[in-house]
Amino acid sequence: MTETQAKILDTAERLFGEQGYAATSLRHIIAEAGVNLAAIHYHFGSKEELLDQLIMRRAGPVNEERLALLDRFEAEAGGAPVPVEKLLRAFLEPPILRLAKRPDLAKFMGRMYGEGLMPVIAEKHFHHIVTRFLAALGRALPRLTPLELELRVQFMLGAMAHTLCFPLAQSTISGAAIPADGDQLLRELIAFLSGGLRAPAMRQDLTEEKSGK
Amino acid sequence: MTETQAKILDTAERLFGEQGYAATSLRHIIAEAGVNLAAIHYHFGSKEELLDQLIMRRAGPVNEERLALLDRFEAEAGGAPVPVEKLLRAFLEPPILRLAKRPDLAKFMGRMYGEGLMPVIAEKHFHHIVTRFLAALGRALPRLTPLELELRVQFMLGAMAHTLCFPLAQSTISGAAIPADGDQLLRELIAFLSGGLRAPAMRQDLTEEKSGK
DNA sequence: GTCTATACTGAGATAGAC
DNA sequence: GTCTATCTCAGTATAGAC
Repeated sequence: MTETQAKILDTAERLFGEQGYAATSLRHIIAEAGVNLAAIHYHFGSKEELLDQLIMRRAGPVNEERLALLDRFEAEAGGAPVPVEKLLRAFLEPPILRLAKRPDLAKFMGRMYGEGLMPVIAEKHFHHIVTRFLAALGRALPRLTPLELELRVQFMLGAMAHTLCFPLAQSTISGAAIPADGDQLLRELIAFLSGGLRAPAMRQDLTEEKSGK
Repeated sequence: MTETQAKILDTAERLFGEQGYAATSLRHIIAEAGVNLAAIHYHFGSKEELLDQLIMRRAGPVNEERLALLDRFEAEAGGAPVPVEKLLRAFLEPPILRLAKRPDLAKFMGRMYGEGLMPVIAEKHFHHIVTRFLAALGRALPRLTPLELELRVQFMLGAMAHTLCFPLAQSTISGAAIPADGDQLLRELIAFLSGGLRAPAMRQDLTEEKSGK
């Protein structure tokens, strides 16, 4: 990697975090990085591919650690299903502990989420991880139908994405600051999600006890 | 409201849903609506304020119905806390049943969420609703500390936002279509969220049963 | 192989005529 | 109220210098 590439990546990551992706022009990046406009397109092809490179160098180690934890827990279980709490920990601990120590990266992620770039990022960089955990969760929760499992994993991903990108930086409800304590957040998230994933299916109709409508 | 304003709003809502907010130029809107470019800025001020008007005319009735349901449940409870499931239903039923019947609006919301416009939209149009439900949930879940409650409501909002805007339109994991059955989705979401909200707090350290790190 | 200078297309916004 | 013409700035593409 040339010095020009490194300067572009570092400057872009900082400016995207500070101002957002859409609000940061390539001209602003090259001005602060001290490089030429066309250098971005020469090295990265486009603004979007530049973002991809940024995500990859941060998400890669996270996903490797997730799979390593999952491998370890599956080895320890020796063929039996890995408990839900351990699966959640393998999935959540690597990103949460990293982001708790790097508020700037949490803000960067929050910006990307807030600008709606997470879905496409997730598809590119996290889909294979989710697929692997979905299978493990299916073994841990055999009483759920495939549809119920898929829905609940969707709920889980929504809660996680929202949490990883936002509350670490700021609360969006009461305005009171949520302490950026990674360990506590991890415990709370695992408690909530395991409660939700294990909840009995509510297969009866809701309208039974209604007073009419 | 003039005919010009109505044509702009209807065309913009359709095009934003079909192509996304950022990808839809004002020039495209005025071409399909048969009005002049400057008319948008005259009537709405900017592209962003045009979006605000679109959100307001859809979110207004939803929020009114949420508060009406909450009022009814609180009256039925007669001073006692409203059960979590009923609070979740009051919060979730109005948007879910509407979006299940209007896939085009679900796609519009999904686009807005996917482009990261939901946080700013939520702050403007939904904050007072969340505050009211947060208080009611606090009464229903007295064993949670204020911080635990706030965190869990954040998890809930993440799961809900992700769900309302996405699975109604398409699955993002396995590729298998998730049936756009509003009643079933509502039941599953309430089951998951009530399980999560009621889950016992996990206040001990996670590392106890680790095999070392 | 790297990088610079410059031009191209299309976006949102605005001033002023009607 | 509405429209024409124009402004500024964005991302992108290319030609050519080192």
